[in-house]
Amino acid sequence: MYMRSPYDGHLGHSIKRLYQLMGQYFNAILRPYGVASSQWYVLYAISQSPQLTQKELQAAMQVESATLTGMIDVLVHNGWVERKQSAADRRVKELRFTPTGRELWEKLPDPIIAIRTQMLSGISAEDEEMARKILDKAIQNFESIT
Amino acid sequence: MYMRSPYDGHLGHSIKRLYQLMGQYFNAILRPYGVASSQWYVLYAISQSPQLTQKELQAAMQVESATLTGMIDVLVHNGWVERKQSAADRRVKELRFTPTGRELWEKLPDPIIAIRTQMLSGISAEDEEMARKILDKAIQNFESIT
DNA sequence: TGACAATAACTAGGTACCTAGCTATAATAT
DNA sequence: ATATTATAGCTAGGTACCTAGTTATTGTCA
Repeated sequence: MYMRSPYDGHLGHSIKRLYQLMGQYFNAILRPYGVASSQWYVLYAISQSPQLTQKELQAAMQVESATLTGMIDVLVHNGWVERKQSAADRRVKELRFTPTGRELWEKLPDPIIAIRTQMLSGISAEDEEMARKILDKAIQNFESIT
Repeated sequence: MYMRSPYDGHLGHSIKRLYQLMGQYFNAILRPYGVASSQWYVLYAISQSPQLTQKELQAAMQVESATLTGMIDVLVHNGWVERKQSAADRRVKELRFTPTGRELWEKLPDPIIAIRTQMLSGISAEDEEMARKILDKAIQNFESIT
């Protein structure tokens, strides 16, 4: 009864599956804190850069502005992040922790370390590097279309 | 102004980015036909296996049953697919093309071929195989948790 | 300076996934 | 024969993305 997926045995199939599993693992780690994976990214970015603008965040996360709007809405609604109009350019919104948000951030585990430990076990640094180079070539093949 | 993502330089970062780009390319190919990427998978699976059940589809696509329910709802609503209770086991639903659905399917391009051509240009079959093996090891590392 | 282009963020609507918990049916095990 | 367990699919609600088009502001240049 097993049916082959059309991607089976192709690189794209493995990419898709691994992406899916990474996301699930990432979320499982953060679930006890009520934080979702992309929310973690945003909090991380804010922790790295005070007065972060949505434009900067968009460049860092490589998503569309519309995607960020909704994500940040949730963080604001949860009382973790403050969205403030920039004084210098009134189109721009700056993002900052609220006190609650900073407190939360300081309690959170680093899911990146956990995920790497889990997924790279039995894979050498050389193998990781090799795979990464091949994937980055594929990424370039797409990005060069624009 | 460039900010490093915490994933930068790690395999997970490349996986995520490539997954994103693959999906966008896949959808761009099918957009003229009004078909989305996962809808294409379902149509493909039906074309391969008459009287396909949702359970079988779930195994092939490796998603939760709840995910399929909604996807198939759309296909049924578009008039491409028929969902019929199985005579043998009344819990089971079987999926089939409607005449319109079959007609559509026969007109669709194969996005898998297109996507492979685009993303694998300049990557040898050996490199693809190597990368795939490493990723599949990572996939196993996650799947073995269960 | 006043029209026009560029930019930052937003709304609307859609896809593709998830978890948690439900219903209906079938299989099994006393 | 009945009680339990397992299975197939569903609902509800949430995250993480997208495209297309809008609004408000800023920058440019004729």
